[in-house]
Amino acid sequence: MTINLKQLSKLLKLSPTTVSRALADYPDVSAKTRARVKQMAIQQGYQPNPVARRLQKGKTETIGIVITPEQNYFSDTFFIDLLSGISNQITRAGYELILGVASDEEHEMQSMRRMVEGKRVDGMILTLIREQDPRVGYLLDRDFPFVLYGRTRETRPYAFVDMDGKQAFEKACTYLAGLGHRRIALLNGEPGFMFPVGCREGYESGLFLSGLELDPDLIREWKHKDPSQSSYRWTLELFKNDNPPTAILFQTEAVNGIFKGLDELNLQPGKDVALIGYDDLEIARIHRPSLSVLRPHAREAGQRVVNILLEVINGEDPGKFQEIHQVEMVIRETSFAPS
Amino acid sequence: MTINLKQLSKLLKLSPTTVSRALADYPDVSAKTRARVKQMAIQQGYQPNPVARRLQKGKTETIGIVITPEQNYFSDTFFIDLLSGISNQITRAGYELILGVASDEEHEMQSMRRMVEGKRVDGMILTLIREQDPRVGYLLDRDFPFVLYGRTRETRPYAFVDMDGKQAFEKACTYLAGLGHRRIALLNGEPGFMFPVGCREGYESGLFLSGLELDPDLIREWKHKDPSQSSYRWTLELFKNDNPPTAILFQTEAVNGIFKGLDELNLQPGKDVALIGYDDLEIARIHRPSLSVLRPHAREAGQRVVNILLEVINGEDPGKFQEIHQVEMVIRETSFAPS
DNA sequence: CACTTTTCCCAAAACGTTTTGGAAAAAGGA
DNA sequence: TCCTTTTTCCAAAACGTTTTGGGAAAAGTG
Repeated sequence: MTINLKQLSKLLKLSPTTVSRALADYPDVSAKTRARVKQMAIQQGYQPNPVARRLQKGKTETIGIVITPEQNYFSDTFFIDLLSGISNQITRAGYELILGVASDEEHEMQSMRRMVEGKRVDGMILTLIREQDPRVGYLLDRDFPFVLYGRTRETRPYAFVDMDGKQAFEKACTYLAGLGHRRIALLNGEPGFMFPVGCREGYESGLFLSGLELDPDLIREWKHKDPSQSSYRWTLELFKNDNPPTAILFQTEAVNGIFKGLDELNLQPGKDVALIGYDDLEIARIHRPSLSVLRPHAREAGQRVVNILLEVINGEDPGKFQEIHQVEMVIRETSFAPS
Repeated sequence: MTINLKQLSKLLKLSPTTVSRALADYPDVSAKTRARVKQMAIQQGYQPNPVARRLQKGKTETIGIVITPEQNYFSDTFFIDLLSGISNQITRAGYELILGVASDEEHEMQSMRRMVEGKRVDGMILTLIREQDPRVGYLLDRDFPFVLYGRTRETRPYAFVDMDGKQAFEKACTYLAGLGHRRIALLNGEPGFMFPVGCREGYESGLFLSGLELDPDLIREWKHKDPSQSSYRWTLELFKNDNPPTAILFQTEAVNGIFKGLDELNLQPGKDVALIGYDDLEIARIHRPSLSVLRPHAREAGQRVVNILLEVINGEDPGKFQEIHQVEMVIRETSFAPS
């Protein structure tokens, strides 16, 4: 049913060489035959066999990504938006996205090694980056193309696209302080991962810029495996304070636990406690009062990640590509001025 | 760095043929040389180039899946569990999973056609099946291997793995009736998709088995694009009834809207209204009172889908593979006996 | 020993492209 | 006209495997 190059060239009474070159717009085939070839190719529905092309070109035209279920990042639109941007751009380039799903950290590495050492991909995309991330060292060691969505602690240059968590949390913090909040808490993501580091920096810097003291009692960290439970417990904890917070900054993933905790304490979000979450998940829009959020543009970031990766695969210097994207602040109902 | 077959065979002073056959355990190579070859292969870290093998074998060793963001199925553990089972089994078979992300129905078809007609995959996995699903007709027409996670209206035989939504909802319904509920509502998924059809059948059959009348006023349908909003509105609607329900069956995706609606009506889940959701999402375990649910075993289903697809790719008759998996009922706090 | 069978190995072809390195034909220049 | 340049095409090689179809050596058989 599907025709191949040899058959097509026979049909055209031309050599496979010429047909191939005509389709690839080489200048050494006359405009007339090029047109004839292209027309016939369309008419016959010819598409070059990607496997054969890959073998000849020595490229897999494939990009790999490994996700983990613990990656509660999956929770809502955020990750699927990122993935959507990635997939889109990959398709546009004629590439393929292959997906690995790993149950834990070890398995994650294993899945990546299979892709890399098995010559199954030309480049890797990494997400949910840890402060010390063995994947990065591994890929740098063998000079294999990759791009991070996020950052890590690594002195050698590498390509990344990251959200400016620091600026986002700074912005949110100064905003709340500007409204009159003096006791602002941070319910941060799990230590070990890189993203919470920036969040904390932004939080501290926001306090400083607003002339507020840092109170370690107002900083807590929830766990990835169990965002809701741990954030629930920490919320209760926060309000045992003699001088409890009037506002909380956090990652929206943890919102269910916070709501539950506040409910139990008979505190109303947006009335007794101001809230700003990072990530504009569906729940943020749905909930009443609606949740003010920091909104990363995940789709755009995904597209950039791919474009950069393609350049790195093409031999460009990864160190040239280090992008930090701004995060939008969306003010809704949970960020109020205290009376 | 990575060695290929020719180099390996040179190292061993054997022909590439023999090395290839030794590694593939052909009987026409002596045990001694086979051992020698395998040892050297391991020592040198030899892995056959998958692209070359695919070309020769005429197989892509690749399976495709296309997801859509509207697929709120993504919401939580459910879809990632399914994907995890799929990915696992695919890796075990030495295959690859390629992922497409499509923004709408048209784009979804386009993404699939690219995979199929572009000879990029050996088989497709389909999820989120519609009652009339053009993808199924398309694949059947060109005799391309595929397996559905779900079912559709199609007379020609095809392979599928489906959850027994009917039995699940019947079970939940009779359970609630057994507790003494007489007014049981169904907040069902969007029409057009196949899954809600089974849910409704099970609901009706459950009512019948319990000797309850079917009241069309107690059936409502929420929208995929916006599960929370629409279910919120329908919840309010349901209780405008002169004779309001004391229990609701629904897909857990819609739970946020329901909670919100009940809250607004000053009705307590698990006290004034019994709830059983389909899908054991995180929120179901976290929420107080915890949500009784119907729990599909998505991971196992994903594994079965792949195993079946591999058989179909291998030429087995798809009609032989039609599996309906049982769904577990997990009783927690929201299913109570009315006073 | 002569013949047959079994064991063990390999050269060559094939998978479907793209690229390399010409070569024939046409056009241009004197 | 003859030589050079440009245009247009193509045969062959290459990518790295697996499979096909033997064939030589070793082992068995009488």
